[in-house]
Amino acid sequence: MIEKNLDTSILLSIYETAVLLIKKNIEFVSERGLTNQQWVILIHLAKDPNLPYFIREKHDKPMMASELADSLGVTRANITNLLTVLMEKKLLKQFEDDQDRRKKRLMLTPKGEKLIASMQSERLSSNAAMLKGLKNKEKAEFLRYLQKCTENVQKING
Amino acid sequence: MIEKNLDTSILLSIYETAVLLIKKNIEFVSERGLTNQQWVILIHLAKDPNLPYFIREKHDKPMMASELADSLGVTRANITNLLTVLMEKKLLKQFEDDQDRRKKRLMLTPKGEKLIASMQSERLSSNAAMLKGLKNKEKAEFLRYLQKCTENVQKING
DNA sequence: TTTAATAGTTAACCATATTAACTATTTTAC
DNA sequence: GTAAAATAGTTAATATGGTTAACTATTAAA
Repeated sequence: MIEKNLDTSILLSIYETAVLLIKKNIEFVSERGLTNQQWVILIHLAKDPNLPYFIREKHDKPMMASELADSLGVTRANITNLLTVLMEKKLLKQFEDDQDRRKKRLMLTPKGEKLIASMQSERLSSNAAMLKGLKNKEKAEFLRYLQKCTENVQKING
Repeated sequence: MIEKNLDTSILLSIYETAVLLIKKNIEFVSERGLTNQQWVILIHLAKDPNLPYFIREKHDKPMMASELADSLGVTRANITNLLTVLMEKKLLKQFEDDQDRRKKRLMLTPKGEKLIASMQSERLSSNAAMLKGLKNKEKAEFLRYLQKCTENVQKING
């Protein structure tokens, strides 16, 4: 007999909420011909300051594939495939780093910039709707709790 | 230029946290020869009262495949495949509903019960570690915020 | 200056889930 | 009461999304 436990309820709830959010986002981005992962890459290249990866560490130079792999939690090989598709769509381009010739830097094309910009207002209103009923102070706490949890998990994983 | 926005930061943080939690859980359950989805089915059949599905609605009768599909957010066909594997592993069994012969009810075998019971103490301590540093009152708020968010998303999706 | 690490790519493959068509049964609507 | 629709589950084919392992090229470390 499994007992009621607050920690467990929270973690299962994070899991369920994320499943729903991803489903909702797939609907949103597929209307623009994107997969969820493609879209996540594009908002990284658009330097969305709300991404946990950018909240944790400031980032000056254009991103590399390996940094995307790190932020998305997938392999570099997978990123290569995703980037290939996005370059075929002319949404981003790669250029070589002049300091280190192993590295390739990524940036949005004007077409990519426009696409992301055109999605932004619907994205914002949709996001607001998902957090409707929470006060600003509560939202700030919510974010802090999530960040604490992420930090704990990362600490455990080493 | 994408601006800082609290709603967006929260939703991206939920997404990232869930990715990390799932990775952590895959490690945990794969040591017992389970996939993440197989394990989620097993805790449903073990009637884990921390599952959002059970928090929302009381459940008396043994579960059906279609209810699992609903709770997990996947198709019934997918559940059929997952159940086949779990029955091959002798972790659960199916029996026909005597009221409605379309339905099949699911329950853990003694082996399935034992497996889940044997995982419970490590699961609890791992969950506690992931929420370390939050007070009980904060955890209660955290859960409420997540539930509010889930409710909003479900309302939007219809 | 050899060795190890980093960055990226490619090809083969695997896991997971979906769609569509099907059977069986029960419910709804006329 | 019966025809039509809905529900539950299964199957086969397929799509998707990702991984692993082997490779090249380049740079950093010993």
